[in-house]
Amino acid sequence: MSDIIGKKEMEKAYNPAAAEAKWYAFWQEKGYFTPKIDKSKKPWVCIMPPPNVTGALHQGHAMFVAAEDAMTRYHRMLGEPTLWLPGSDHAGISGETVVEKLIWKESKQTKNDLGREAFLQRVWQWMDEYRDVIVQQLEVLGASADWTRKAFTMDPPRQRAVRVAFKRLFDEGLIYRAARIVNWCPGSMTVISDLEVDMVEELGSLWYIRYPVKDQPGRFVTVATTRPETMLGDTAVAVNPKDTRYTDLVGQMLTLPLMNREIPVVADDGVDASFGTGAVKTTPGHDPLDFEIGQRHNLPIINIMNPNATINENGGQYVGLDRFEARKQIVADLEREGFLVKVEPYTHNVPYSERAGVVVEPLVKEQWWVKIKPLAQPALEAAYKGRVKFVPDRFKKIYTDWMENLHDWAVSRQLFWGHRIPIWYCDNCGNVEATDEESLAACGKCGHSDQLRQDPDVLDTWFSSGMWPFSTLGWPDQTEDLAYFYPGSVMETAPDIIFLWVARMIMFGIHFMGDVPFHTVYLHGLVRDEKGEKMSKSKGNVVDPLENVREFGSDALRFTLLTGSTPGVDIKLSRTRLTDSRNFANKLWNATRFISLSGLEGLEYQPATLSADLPLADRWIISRYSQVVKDTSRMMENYQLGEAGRALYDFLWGEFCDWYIEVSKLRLNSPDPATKQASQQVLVGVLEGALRLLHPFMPFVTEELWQNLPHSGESLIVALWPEANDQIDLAAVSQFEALQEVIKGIRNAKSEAKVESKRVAAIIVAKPELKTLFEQQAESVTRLAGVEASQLQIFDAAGLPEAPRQALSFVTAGATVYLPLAGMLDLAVERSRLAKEIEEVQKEIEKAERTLSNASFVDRAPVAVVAKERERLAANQEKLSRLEQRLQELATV
RNA sequence: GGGCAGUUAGCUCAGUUGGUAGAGCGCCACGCUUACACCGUGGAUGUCAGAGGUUCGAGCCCUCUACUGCCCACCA
Repeated sequence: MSDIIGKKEMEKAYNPAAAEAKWYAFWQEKGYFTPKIDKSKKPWVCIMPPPNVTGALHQGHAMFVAAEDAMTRYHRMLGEPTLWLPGSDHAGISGETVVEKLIWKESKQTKNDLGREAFLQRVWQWMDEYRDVIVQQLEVLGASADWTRKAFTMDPPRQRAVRVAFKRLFDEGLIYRAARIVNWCPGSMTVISDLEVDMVEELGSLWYIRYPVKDQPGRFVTVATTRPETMLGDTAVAVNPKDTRYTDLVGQMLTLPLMNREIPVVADDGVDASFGTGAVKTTPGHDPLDFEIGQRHNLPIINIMNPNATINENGGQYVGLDRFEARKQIVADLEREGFLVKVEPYTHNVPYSERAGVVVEPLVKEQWWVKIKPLAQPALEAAYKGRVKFVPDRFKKIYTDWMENLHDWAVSRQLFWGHRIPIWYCDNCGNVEATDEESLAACGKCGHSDQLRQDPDVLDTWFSSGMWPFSTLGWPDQTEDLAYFYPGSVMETAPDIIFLWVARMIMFGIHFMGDVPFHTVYLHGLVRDEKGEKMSKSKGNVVDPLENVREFGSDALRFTLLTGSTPGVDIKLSRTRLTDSRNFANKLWNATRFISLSGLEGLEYQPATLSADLPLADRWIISRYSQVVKDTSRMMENYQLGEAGRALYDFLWGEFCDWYIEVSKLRLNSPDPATKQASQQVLVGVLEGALRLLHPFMPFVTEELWQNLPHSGESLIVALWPEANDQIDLAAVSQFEALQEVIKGIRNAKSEAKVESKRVAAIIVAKPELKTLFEQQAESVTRLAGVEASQLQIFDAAGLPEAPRQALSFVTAGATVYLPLAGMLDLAVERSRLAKEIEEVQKEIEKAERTLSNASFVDRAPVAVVAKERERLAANQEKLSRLEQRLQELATV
C-alpha cells in the first residue's frame, strides 16, 4: 500500500467515499478487528449494545459507533488485545409486531390464525433476512468491531444460555409465579414493564358518581373517577379511617349502580381524604392502588376486560363493548338514572404503551417474576464501592436511587417471538419445573413424559439482553473467550436504558459470573436536530446518518458527534458543524498533500525527536506536539473524548498548518538538499504522530494520509499510540511565541493602517537577549509578516541610531517594532492609538499592583501565582515605558 | 410531588484539581503569498441567567430565585 508515496499525485480535495470503502475493506481483510488472545496482557473489552433487528440506522447508532470505536481504536493502539463485540437484538415486542403487520398485509391473517409454529417460522425467515442489515450499516460508519464474534440474542448459543440462567434462578427460588396487578398492553396483548409505559398528561374528565347506601334510602356516597368503566368491577368503596364524614358508613353496604351488586365501605389509610370526595371506588382488578386496598381488606377481584380491552362477561350489559365505548355508554346510563353528580375537566397522567401507543390497562394476571432484592443488593454495592463507575458521575445516583426502590421484575410476556420460558407443567402429577434443555424429556417428579406442556409465554427481551456481556462470550461454557475477556471494560450506551439494560447486566453479571460485567459505564447524549428537538419519524426531522456520511464523510460525522458535546449531554447536530469537520479533514488532506508535493522519495521515516541543534521552529513544533500527546493521552484516559478531539483540531490547524507549515516553506525551498530534508523530516514526524492521535476520531482520512507519508508499519489502525515523552523545550516555546507576537503585530498594524503595499519596511528593536533570535528568524518575519527582506533592520535598544518618526509602531513583550511609512501616516491618529494602548496597559498595571499590594494575596496565594503576577506587572511596566517613549518621540515631530 | 441537567460573543458550543474568558460558524475589512476559497490575514462583539455567600481571588464551590429541558412518582 505504501508504494503510492511520491508516485501518485494527490487530488486537490479529499474524497471521503473512495478512501472509506478502500480502508475498511483493507482492515477487514487483514483481520485487525479481531484481537489476539495474549494471556500476558490485560485485554480491553467493549460489548456493543446490540441494535434491534427491526430498527433503522439512526444517529444514536452513529453516536455509539463514534464513541465506542474511538475508545476501541485508542486501546488497540495502546497495544492491548482489544475486543469490541457486535451483535443484534431480537427486539421482543417490536420484532413480533413487525412480522404481524407483514403477515396481515400479505394474507390478512393474524398470528393466532397462523398459530405459534407457523408464525415463528415466518419471524425467523424475516430475521434471517434483516438480522445483519443494521449491523452492516455500522461498517459504513467505520466500526472496527470483531465481526467474527458477532452474536444474536436469539441464536442457539444465546437460547441455551437463557435457559440455563432461568433454570438456575428458578432452582435458587429467585423466580416465582404470582398474580399481581400488571401493565397490560391491549395493542400488543402482552404484559409490559413499568419502564415501557409512558405517562402522558392529558385533559380528561373527573366523573362524580353516587352510590346509594343500602337500607338508607336517599343517602349516597359520592365517588370521583377518571375511568368510570372500571366501576363494573368495583368491589368496595374506600375512605380514610380518619375521615369523620364517613365514619358511620364504614362497614355498611352500598349498591353498585348499573350492576346492582352490593359492595362494602372500607376504611384504608391509602385514601387521601382531601382529594375528590374522599371516597374512592375500589376496583382491585383494574387499578394498582385499589389492588393494594383489596389485598388489605380481602376484597374479591373482578376482571371485567378481555385481553383486547373489550368488556367481558363480568361487565353485564356492556359485554363486548370496547373500553372507551363502554365508558361513554356507562356515563350516559348513569346520567339517565340519576347517579351522575357532576363532571369536571381534569388533567391527569394517562399511561401509554411505549410499543403500541395505546392506553395501558392495569389488570391482574398471573406472571413469572424475578425476585429482585437478592440481585439488586450486590449490584448496588458495586456502584457504591466504585467497582462500576459512571461517566458522567451523576448517573451513579440515578442508578442507585432506582435500584434502591426496585420492585420484582415481571419477566413473562404473552408473545410468540422471544425466549420461550423453560418451565414445564406435568399434568399427570402437577409438577412444575424448569429445564435448560430444549424440552423436558420426562417429569422430574413422576417420571411421566406424556402429559408435559411448556409454559406458553416468552421472556422479556431484556432478560437475554441482561446476559449479553457474558452470553456473547460463550457462557455457560467455560470458553477461552469467557475466561479472557470477562469482565469487560466499558459499557457505552444511552442514558435512557440505564434501568432497562445497564442495571440488569450488572445484576446478572454479578449473579452468574461473580463479577461486574464492566468497570465503567459511559453514557452519551441523545442526538437532536438543529433546533434541539428529538428526532422522530412523526416529526419528520430524522436525519439519516448514512445521508450525512455520503455528504460529509464518515469521519466528519463522527468527529462532529464526538467534539460537539460532553458525555451525558444531548447534542444538536447541525450542518455547519458537519461542514466544519469535513473542512478539517480536507485541511489535513492538503497539509499532507503539500508535504508530499515537496518530494518525499527516499525519505526514511523517523519519529519527531527533539534535539538542541534543530532550528527554533522545529523545537517549537516538537515541543507543542509532545504537549498535545500528553494532553490527549490524559483526556482519553479520563473519557474526555470531545476535549481530546478539539485539542487535536486546534493543534493541527492552528499550530501545525497555520504556523509550522508556513515557516517550513523557507527551508523546503532551500537549495541545500540537507536543509530541505531535515525540514521534511520534522514535518513528516510531527504530522505522522498527530495522525496517530487523531485516528480514533477520524479513522479513514488519517489512515489514507498516513499511508501517503513515510511511516513504519502496515496500517495506522495497528500503529502505536504516541508515547508521552516530555520532549518539551520551554525556552523554544517562549521564543517562538515572541516571534509570533512580532509577526502578528506587523500584520495587524498593516491591516489597521490599510497599508497597500504587500511588502513593507520594518525596524525591530529587540530586547538584548532576543536580538540574535530575531536576526536568525529574519526570514520568517519577512515571509510571514510581509516585510521586504532588504528593508528589515534589527537592533537592540542601544544600537538603534534614531527612532523613525514617520512610522507605525507597536510594542510586544520582546520588542518595539517600527514600520516606516513616510508620508502615508497620520501622526495624530498614531498618537491617539498609542495613547489608547497606554491607557490599557496602565489599567493592567493598576490591577496587578492592587492585587500585589493585598497582603493576604501575597501570603495565601501559591508562590507560583504570586510570581506570575509579579512578572506580569514587570512586563507591563516595561512595555509602558517603551510606549511612553514612543509617544514622546512622536510628540516632538 | 420529588430529583437531575442546562442557562458563557448574533448562532452552536468548549472551559475537571478556583488564578486576569475560548473555538467554529456568521459578520466587517483585506487577500490568487506556487497545500488548501472545504483557503489565508486582520477586526468587532461577553456585568459567563439573576441575587446573596465562602475565598486573597469564583464561569468554576455553597444558598436562593427565574426560565428551559429531562428523569422518576399508584392521588382515584
